Amino acid sequence: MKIEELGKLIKHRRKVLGLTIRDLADLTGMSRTTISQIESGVGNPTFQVLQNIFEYLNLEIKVKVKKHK
Amino acid sequence: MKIEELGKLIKHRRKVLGLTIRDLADLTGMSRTTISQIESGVGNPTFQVLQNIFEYLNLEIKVKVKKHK
DNA sequence: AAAATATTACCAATATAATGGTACAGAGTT
DNA sequence: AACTCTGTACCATTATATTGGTAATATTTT
Repeated sequence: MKIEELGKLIKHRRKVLGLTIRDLADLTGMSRTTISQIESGVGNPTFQVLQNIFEYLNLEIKVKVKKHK
Repeated sequence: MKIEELGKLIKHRRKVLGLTIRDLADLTGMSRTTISQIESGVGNPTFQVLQNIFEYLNLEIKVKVKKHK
């Protein structure tokens, strides 16, 4: 999963929940800039930042071993 | 998934593949310190760093909507 | 159309992740 | 015992993520 996909996923999930970037920024206590950059595929967020966002978007990170094809 | 679990997972996966921290550092081009801190649950790695490590450990990140319980 | 709202662009300042070196501790080897 | 390999501790430096402000640009609403 590339950072661009991750951004799109977050953006989509945020809209599904009817939240604005400002709403999410207020909920998470992070800046609008950071969230906006992540959604745009710019930026390189830290794990904690992602965890923080995911908590309020009801998302979770999973790590899996790639299947050999 | 918390950062501590992620660290343990990476460490376990690295050992399964028979790699030392130095090996993984050489493969990824990152410093031993960074990798060691991630595995120890210290530190807060960026997405790109995780992506880089995962590539050589044959791991992948997945994001899922949490099931409501 | 205008007006209100939402998002991005831009930028300087701050916080902190990442680096690369050395030193230290532990385990295994000879 | 010393020696080798591995991983962690420590530290200063560099790189960059994050912040918070304003301005500019969509986008929606009336």
